[in-house]
Amino acid sequence: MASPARDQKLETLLTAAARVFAKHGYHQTSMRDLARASGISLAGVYYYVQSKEELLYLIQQRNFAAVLAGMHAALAGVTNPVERLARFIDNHLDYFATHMAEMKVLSHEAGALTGEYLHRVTDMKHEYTRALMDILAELEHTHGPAHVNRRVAAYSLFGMMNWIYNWYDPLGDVGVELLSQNVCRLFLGGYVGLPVSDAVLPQPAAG
Amino acid sequence: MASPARDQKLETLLTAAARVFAKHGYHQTSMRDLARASGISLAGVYYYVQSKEELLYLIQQRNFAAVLAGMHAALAGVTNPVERLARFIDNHLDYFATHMAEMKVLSHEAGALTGEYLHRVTDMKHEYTRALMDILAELEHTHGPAHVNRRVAAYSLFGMMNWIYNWYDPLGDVGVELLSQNVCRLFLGGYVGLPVSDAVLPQPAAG
DNA sequence: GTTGAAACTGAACGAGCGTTCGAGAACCCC
DNA sequence: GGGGTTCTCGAACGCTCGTTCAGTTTCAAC
Repeated sequence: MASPARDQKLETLLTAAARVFAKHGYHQTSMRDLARASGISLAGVYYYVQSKEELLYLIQQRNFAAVLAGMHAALAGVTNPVERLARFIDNHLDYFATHMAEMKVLSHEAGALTGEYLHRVTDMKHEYTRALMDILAELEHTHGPAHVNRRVAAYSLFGMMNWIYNWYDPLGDVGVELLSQNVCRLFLGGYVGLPVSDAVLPQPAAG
Repeated sequence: MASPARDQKLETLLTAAARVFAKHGYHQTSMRDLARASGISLAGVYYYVQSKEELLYLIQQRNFAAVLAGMHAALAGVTNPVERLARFIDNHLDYFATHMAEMKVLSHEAGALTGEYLHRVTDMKHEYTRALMDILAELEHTHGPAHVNRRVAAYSLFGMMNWIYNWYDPLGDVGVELLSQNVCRLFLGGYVGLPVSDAVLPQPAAG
């Protein structure tokens, strides 16, 4: 039921689907479009996936799980709150920049899931938000009171990071390292008034 | 062809449509849904509007025009770059918070327009982006070199501000003034390292 | 009370949608 | 090479979609 060959073909399907969803939107995309894009017949798609919504769920679930795993790896053993935040941001933006289509689908089609699918993805989002809020709390503890409401700060940071699918081109003249460094400075400078030197930022792709 | 009565009924239709679009998404919403929500028959909707896409365009165009007009009014006569930026942010968030449904449609359904409709809205966005970039340039001139790439900074700010439809509740315990002040501090602190005191921020609803 | 434009509507059209089904093709182990 | 599982697909089903159209109602002006 779950052979390696099957897994690989499902992966191909998910990648193609993410690309089309990202370009035209989930509801605008038909199963016939996905069949064409993945080289499988329309009915064949249903051998790998139970429904269109499950396809969307799998894209969101797998990529969010990867972001979460990357975050845990990047934070492991790091105790300095500033560096923890820098690694959190770096992991997020790095994954985003290397999986633009999938992450656009995750950010933009959040409201398209329903029922149990929605529930599971929402749970992951809560875990992720909680992780950031905890880092912010540590940060306040070591660097004095914040200049800004913690919740506003957290969602502002998510806004900065998740909005990039609207403008960022990974192949353009702004590299991922610069982007990550800039977002980190922007946030830290405003949140705890920290003038961030290069030294404090993590080595690129540290996790 | 354009009586006051007709104008008012169109306004009602647009308001109802924005509410439904914001809740369920543009493509997910049928013209039958809109007819039901606005109390007009399905065919009657087409007396006021040529197509579903024109309906979306009118919502986006009218509200973006209002944001632009508010911005010009808020900036008129203000020369201090810090205050200009503060007023820019305040105008944006104030309008967003008081027109959540319309602004969610503007932010989230940007990719649903095509052809000439898309072109016109895109032009307005360019004008708006240009206005922010100009303020940032002034800011660098008066407050020294920026800590962050200007383009990254501009889109990060838009990200912070436009993401709020994903989490912000205008009726919750975070008021618009606090939100606006917080975003302003967050951005200015990181962009030019300015510890923003309350005094420098504009009076609420100054424009 | 008649007229004509404006406002509105029930019913239908053709097209495309997500999904299903039965049957055939390909593959592997004996 | 026979048998069973895995994989693939053309064709169709029922449904909903955006839009149209011929017609009716509303109503102010004469």
